[in-house]
Amino acid sequence: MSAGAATSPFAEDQDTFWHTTTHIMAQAVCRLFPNTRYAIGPTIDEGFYYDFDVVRNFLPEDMAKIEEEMKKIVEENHTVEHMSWTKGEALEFFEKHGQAFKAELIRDLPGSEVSIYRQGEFTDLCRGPHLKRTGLVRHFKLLTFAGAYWRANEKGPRLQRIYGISYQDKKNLLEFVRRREEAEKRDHRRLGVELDLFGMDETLGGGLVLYHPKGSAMRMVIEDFLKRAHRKLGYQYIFSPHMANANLWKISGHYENYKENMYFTQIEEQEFGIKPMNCPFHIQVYRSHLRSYRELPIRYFELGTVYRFERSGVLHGLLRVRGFTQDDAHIFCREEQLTGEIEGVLDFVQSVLNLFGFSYTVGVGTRPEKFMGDPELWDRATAALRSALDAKKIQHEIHAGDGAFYGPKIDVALKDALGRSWQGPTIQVDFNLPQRFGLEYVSDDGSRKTPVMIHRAILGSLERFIGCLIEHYAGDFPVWLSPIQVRVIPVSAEAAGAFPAEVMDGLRARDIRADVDEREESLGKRIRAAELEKIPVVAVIGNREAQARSVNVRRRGKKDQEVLSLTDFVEQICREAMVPDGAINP
RNA sequence: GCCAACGUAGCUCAGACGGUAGAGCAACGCACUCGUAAUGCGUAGGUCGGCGGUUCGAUUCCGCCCGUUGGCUCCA
Repeated sequence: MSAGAATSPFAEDQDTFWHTTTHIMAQAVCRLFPNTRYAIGPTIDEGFYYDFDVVRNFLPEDMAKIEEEMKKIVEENHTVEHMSWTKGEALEFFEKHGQAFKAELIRDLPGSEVSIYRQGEFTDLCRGPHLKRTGLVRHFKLLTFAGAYWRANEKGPRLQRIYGISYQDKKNLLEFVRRREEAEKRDHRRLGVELDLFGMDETLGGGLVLYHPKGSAMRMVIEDFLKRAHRKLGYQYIFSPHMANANLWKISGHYENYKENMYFTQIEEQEFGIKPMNCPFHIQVYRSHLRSYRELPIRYFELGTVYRFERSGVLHGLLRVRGFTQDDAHIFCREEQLTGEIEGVLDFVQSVLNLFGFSYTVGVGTRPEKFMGDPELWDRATAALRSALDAKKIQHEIHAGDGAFYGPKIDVALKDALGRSWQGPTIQVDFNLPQRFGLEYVSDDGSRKTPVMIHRAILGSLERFIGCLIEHYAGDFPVWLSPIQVRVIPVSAEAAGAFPAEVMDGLRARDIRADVDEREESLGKRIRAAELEKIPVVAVIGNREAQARSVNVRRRGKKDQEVLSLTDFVEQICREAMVPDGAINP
């Protein structure tokens, strides 16, 4: 909502513009579909939507009809009138017109009066502000329609939502459309196929990822980077199995609180659950012997592959899958170490995201409806998270009820090409699982105490992170991440002789991912193929280079070339291929 | 899971009132031996997502299922 809303019922900022456009859309829908009940029509980050209950489902061709009707309403140039009605008046009006949703909203509003806007025959309950006339809306476009639920309740009435966008200038609308098209080209699902990084196979089932060799190469680079960074920061690497007896999940509370997201199987009359999280395993490692306060904090790290049942409709490329690998760690510490540990994790998260150049937003998820443990412990855990964020001066929102069932969390959201947010890094404070598992350490006075646990992931899931990474770089990965770092192309087999193979072997000996394209195709065609594969460095070798033991280096997207001696070239590439983890300070 | 749309060759897409399907790119083969984003010619490749139903006959019509896409709900 704009800041001007409180002072004037009319304004002209972007938000107001969208808001009036959505009213025009609702008016058009009401004209075309008699007895439409309109629900809510807010503005969003980019554009607006309105939810309707209409006799029949919208069809794709309805979109154009609604746009046509909207154009008429704009041409009719209705004055937008602002009124203040008593709740009684408003209720009577909307009930008389069969607008049950509006009546329900009015009943739930505080105060005795409600704000009403009217344009022509269309009257809506609305806080405003609005444009003064419908004629001020010029360039708009309806984007998509989709199902929605009244008041986000999936058991409640199903509504139909139409999304749209509008601008004062046609230029801006065209720019918006162009940006969306650009974003589609960066879509990781599209690039995943084009660059042969990964695949999903219908035969395997939805939400299960197959990494092809090139995607695997990237993943290994990231895994190696993570392992090194964690070692540097005092984490110990561990491994745990993919499933465990249901008893483990009963102790951890997953059986009670997370069962609907888990896969179970029966073996020799014993029930087993495939792991949706790694924490109970790490806890069992902690429990393997008695701990002293001197040992704490203990930090266990694992690239743990977990499986969670996700409803079929929510799966989305790599960004939402059913099997994924977390860069997961659990820190066991004394309560007084908690804030310091959280701050350390925050530093870790920030340095990694900065390394990749991601922008992100931070939220704190508080106690959900389905939770376990003592609310007082929840408050202490939440306070610890917030004070660490404050100490680091990290701006954050509160996401009420978004915590895990065992504790509150800091969630860091990354954005995909279309601006949608995806949760990546997460830091969760947990007083509950240590209690449930009876974890202890011997404190300096000899007494037994319960440690506190931090669950945390730096990237979140490798699948999701790689998906975001593909979109972030639009497939133009820096040399250190590129699946193929150097492609060697002989101008012709005879002219170059054995030298291209020597160059490739030299690079491979230095751990550079290099290959050679010695197909009997034109040079132009092979250069083009390398460009389409988004290979960052192409080394062309003809007889000039072969004789001088040099390479002609062409960089991705650049036409001009550079001739380097083989040794200089290898040194240069090795420098660029180094994983830039210097940023991770111990 | 819900609402809607979609599923034709590895990829991008044509196509037919219901009579078992094509194009470009990729792949493969032959010729060309080539200096920085597509050399030419040729070959092969499809249970038209799966299963049922209607029909003399279904890839086309109907139903169910699977998968995908955009949202909703839910979440890394």
